[in-house]
Amino acid sequence: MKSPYVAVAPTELQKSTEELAYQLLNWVLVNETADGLLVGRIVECEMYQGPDDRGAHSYGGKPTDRTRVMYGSPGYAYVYLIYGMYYCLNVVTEAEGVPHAILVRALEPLHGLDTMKRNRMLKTTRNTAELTSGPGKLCQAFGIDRRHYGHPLWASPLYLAHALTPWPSFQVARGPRINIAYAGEARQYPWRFWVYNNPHVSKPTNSVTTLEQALPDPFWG
DNA sequence: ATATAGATGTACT
DNA sequence: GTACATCTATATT
Repeated sequence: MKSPYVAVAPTELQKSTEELAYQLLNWVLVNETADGLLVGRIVECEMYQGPDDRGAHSYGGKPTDRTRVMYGSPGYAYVYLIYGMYYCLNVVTEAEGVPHAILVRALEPLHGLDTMKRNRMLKTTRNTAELTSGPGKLCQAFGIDRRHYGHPLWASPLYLAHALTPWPSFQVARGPRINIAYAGEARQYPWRFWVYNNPHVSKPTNSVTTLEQALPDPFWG
């Protein structure tokens, strides 16, 4: 499948978890499927930093069948099943042995909206803002499931890529992560990042800890 | 607008 | 057995 998008280089995925979380908001997610090219701008993500982060699946530091990929090299997909029905996509970060990852929580759909709608099978048809405004929604829209577990996210068919042109300047909001009530102190860490005022964010009204101007993607010079 | 229940498979954080 | 990095359908302000 032909795609005008330039996949990121593996070396671009070797930044620290925090740097990469910021960087993701400059990038897009691409899936080259049999039903066409699916593309969305990443507008929301959360970082999980085991083994000390009580919110992380890697809390405690003991690899399991599910979490093993988090302990490997950066840039691979950690995909897991949640509530028996939905998948969530993470980008593994940091060197081997450091089980960090970034959960991709929302996208702004750019190409392949018709396929996304079909994949989502909504009874009540609503606006496109609901196509990929959540970690389970975006995986369903993009056809991401356990087959993508361990997939290198710089390679076809599923990869991170640079935008075709730089985004207009935007602000990055940071705040507490969603739905980790069990995580004790860690629940308040401002480890959620999103494009401020973007309509495709999953929980736009959640509290903002900091707001700052986005750094441009170094890719554009 | 907000609130609630229910679906469903896997890990036990 | 229980909790889960979720979402939808239905019901009520």
